[in-house]
Amino acid sequence: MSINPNVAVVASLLGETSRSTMLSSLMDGRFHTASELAFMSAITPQTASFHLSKLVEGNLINVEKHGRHRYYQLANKEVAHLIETFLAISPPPEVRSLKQSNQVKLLQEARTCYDHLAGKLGVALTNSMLNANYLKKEDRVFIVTLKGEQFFTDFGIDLTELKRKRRSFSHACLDWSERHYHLGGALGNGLLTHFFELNWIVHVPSIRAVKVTDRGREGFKQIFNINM
Amino acid sequence: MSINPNVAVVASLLGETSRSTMLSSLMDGRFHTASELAFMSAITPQTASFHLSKLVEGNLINVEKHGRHRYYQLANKEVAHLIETFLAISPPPEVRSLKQSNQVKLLQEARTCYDHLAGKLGVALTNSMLNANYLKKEDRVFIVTLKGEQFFTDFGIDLTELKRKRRSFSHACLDWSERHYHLGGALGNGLLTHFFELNWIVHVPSIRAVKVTDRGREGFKQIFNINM
DNA sequence: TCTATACTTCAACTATAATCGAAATATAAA
DNA sequence: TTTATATTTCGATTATAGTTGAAGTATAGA
Repeated sequence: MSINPNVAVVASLLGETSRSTMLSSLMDGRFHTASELAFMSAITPQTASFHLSKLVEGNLINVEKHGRHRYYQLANKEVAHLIETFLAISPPPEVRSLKQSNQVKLLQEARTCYDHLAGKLGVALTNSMLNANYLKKEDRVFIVTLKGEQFFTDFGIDLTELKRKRRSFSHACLDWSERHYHLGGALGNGLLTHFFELNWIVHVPSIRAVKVTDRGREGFKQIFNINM
Repeated sequence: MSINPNVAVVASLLGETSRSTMLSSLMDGRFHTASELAFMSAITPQTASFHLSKLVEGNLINVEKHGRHRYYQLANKEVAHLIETFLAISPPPEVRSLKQSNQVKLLQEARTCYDHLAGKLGVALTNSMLNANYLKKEDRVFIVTLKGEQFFTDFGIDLTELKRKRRSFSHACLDWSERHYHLGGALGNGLLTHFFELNWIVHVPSIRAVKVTDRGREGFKQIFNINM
């Protein structure tokens, strides 16, 4: 006689290692095919198919058919937020192989969290903008100061455009590896997109880590006073 | 080879109906004994004991021994936040009995969410304070205006005392029944406590609903312009 | 048309988690 | 000390979810 909305239904979808690994893989905000997801969670395509259909049925992910491929994506940012909440509370994974420990290091260094920047780089960037008085932290959001408005505009980011989007503008997202807040929301996404455009960062294949390019190293130093 | 902190470990604890029911019951922020929790989730004491020890081991709840009773409590507000995030995303429960549907109605009307007010009353209260310009919503937090500071002080709430507490001061908490934000954090807790002190609301036994007293009906009308 | 690839469906197997009766422990009260 | 209550531990049962091999469907390309 559960009185509450059925928490267990959704939680049991996340409570299985293969499925949670797939969802974590989708946290980079990009599309992935069924076979990619099967490989990442080390199960056969049959098993992946079984799990993916459960996740679709539970409205945690979406599918798009393109030819013989099926592209999967997180259903919405509520789901991403739910998973990130978990990451902040869950025990760290046991490290088994050298490769894995390197991947963990890469992810800790810099990664995407749904659609904005996280990891050491994400936190350093956020702190840098706080120090420079571009942002002010107010509980669970960051407020853009007057100085900040000038800065973002100069840096090539259209704030009015971002504010029009029907989503959180600048919320503080808790970082599971750094245990610090970093900038999320439309503004966080705007910055991430701009860093890709400027070629300051590139994707690391198969995991959601990003790598800082030489140009990026220079840029982050000059504009944000961050030494990589 | 999961690279991320192990989401599945925590999620699988929540992914079982008896356990999630217990955790939902603990969302009223109060202590409950093992037998109470067993009764609420309609399982035998043996089974409850089994589940509770798993939840303690997983750091989702705490125990305190007092005589032959064991008092359980949510471990921290991160756990409460996680569960509320779930409630916002999970499908609504199937209604089976008249009693249950009445309980759902009571919960929708007014309930505690961890340690602050939620449900229709919680949302109405928050909206009232927004309309009166005591609060201003900024993304995921509420900011207390100058007018608001005056109001809260006059109403008998010590803001400086609340701000000293090492917790979020006034975050916006998404309401699963109303699908609207209501006031949480230390300020939300301060208000709830004060309503109890003023005898405006009383606990409804065995569920986390609260009932508005006659005095409360008058008070909410006069001070917050809310008709119950 | 034929072949390779991406993915799903079906059926069978296996492992494991939830459940509860019975018995044990621990405390409170009489 | 005895009795009642709260809770845990143990052992056995049952149900179910995850897994994969085999076979089928759908699409792309030669």
